[in-house]
Amino acid sequence: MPAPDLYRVRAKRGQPGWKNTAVSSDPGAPRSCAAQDCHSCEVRPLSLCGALEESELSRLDSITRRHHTPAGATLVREGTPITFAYNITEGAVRLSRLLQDGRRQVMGFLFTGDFIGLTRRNSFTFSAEAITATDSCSFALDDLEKLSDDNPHLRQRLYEMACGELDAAQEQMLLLGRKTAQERVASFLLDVRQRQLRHDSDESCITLPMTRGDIADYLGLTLETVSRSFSRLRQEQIIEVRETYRVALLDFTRLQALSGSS
Amino acid sequence: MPAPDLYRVRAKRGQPGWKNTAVSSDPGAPRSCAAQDCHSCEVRPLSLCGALEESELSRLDSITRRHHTPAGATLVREGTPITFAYNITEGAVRLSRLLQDGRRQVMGFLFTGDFIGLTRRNSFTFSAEAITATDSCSFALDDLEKLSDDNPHLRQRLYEMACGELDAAQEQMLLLGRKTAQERVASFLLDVRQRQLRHDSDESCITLPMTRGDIADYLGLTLETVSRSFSRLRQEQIIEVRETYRVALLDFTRLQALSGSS
DNA sequence: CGGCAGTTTGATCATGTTCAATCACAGTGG
DNA sequence: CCACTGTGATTGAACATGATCAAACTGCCG
Repeated sequence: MPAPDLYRVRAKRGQPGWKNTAVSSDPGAPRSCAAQDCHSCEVRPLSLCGALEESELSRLDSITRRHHTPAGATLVREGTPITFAYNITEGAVRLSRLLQDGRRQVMGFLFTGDFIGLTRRNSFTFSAEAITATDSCSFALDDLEKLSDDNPHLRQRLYEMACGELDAAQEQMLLLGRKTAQERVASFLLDVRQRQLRHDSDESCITLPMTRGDIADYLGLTLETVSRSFSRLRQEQIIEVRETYRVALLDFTRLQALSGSS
Repeated sequence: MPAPDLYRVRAKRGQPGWKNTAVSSDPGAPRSCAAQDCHSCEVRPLSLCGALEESELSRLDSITRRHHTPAGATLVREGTPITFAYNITEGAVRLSRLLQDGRRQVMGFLFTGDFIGLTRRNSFTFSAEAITATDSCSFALDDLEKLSDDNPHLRQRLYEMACGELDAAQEQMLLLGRKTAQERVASFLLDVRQRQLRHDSDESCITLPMTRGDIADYLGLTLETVSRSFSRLRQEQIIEVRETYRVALLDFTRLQALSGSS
């Protein structure tokens, strides 16, 4: 049984065609800067702040480093030891994992507020790459550990985040194991909408900063199949592809029916 | 686009062919008994005890109820409100989820020490059914919440369990999204071995209490494809099927190569 | 022995992959 | 201004993996 030639990644794009963000000059490692020095990115790690008293926030600030990662650059690389956790404060990130022969599984997409570091492993099992220009906060795991030893609410918050991720992962297992291509794409669109409703106002129009190939590797399909599914949904007036990266959900009810979810 | 007729569950077995346990008379709801009354099942919820001081163990005992569930019976039913968490102390349990048309995804198999209840949802998204006769402990979520408010180590333990589950779920997403049938089966056998090494002594012989159909629904395949994969592995002298539910891993190296994992 | 539940094996079929050509759009330079 | 290029998206045709349909087999229990 030789390893099959399926799903081979055909083109590694450093810079996806996402143009309405200021394009950075060097897509290298994330630029880091001490919290007190960084005037361009002052957003706090929202998903952790909620768990802390006002008096503890300064302590969180003191262990926080802020980063800016240009589109296409890598935040963390698969296989490297985990010393920091990350919190995305702005932008879109792709978590992906490679098989030796190049097959890729995208484990998820992160947006504002999402967290990297909920794991028991001591090396990253996935790479995290910026899809758009991304701002993030990082914390040394040791520091975060000490802080959450003193703050039950922070530990509680981390626990809740892990459980939430677990719920999402199980939803994805159902999708990958038992849904058809059409159902996967419909579920994906509804899921993205659900997540963007939290932050954005626009009811029916969603933003897809990732490429069709990224979506395919997330849904366990090929980019051709994803494209064909989009086309079918377009033909049936269920969605409208305004720009490649902007999709309007016209017929919400039928989309839900197509998604196969209860 | 009518829902396709793929993957339809053909036979719902109440009682899988697992005979070397005492067969219970009534495969109904789990029989529960207060901790102090139950002489037949005195095992403690191992995965939680480790996090508690000796002095707190009695408090854990006081909120613990013990259950015995005969093979084929249901511990928790998909869609019911979550009021209890469960810890398996003996036996094997299948977590599964249904799509409206009967397609089934098995989310995982639980053995001694495994835990149910790491979720943020307030209804179960899956059913838990006993594959073999099963002993379990349950705790009211309120009680567990109170107990872990006072015990940082318990909350830490719950967090670690959630992160561990998350790592496993991501591994499964890679399997379901990008591995071939042969790779899925090989990965599954290696995974079961890994888990059974913790408790059992036998190095190379693993126990598969679940049916081929269960395995298929766990791996996103059909039972026929699973059976064919087993047959191929047998022909190539990589495994030996001693009984249907007992498999020896003869050529560990080649099995690992076939699993596609790095 | 027959019946039942689960497994194995074979033949045919379909979904989604692979290979390949074309399209769309933006950036670049003559 | 317009060819030229590059990246990603779309569409078509042929193909393959795994699903479906069907039959035979195994072990167990009454």
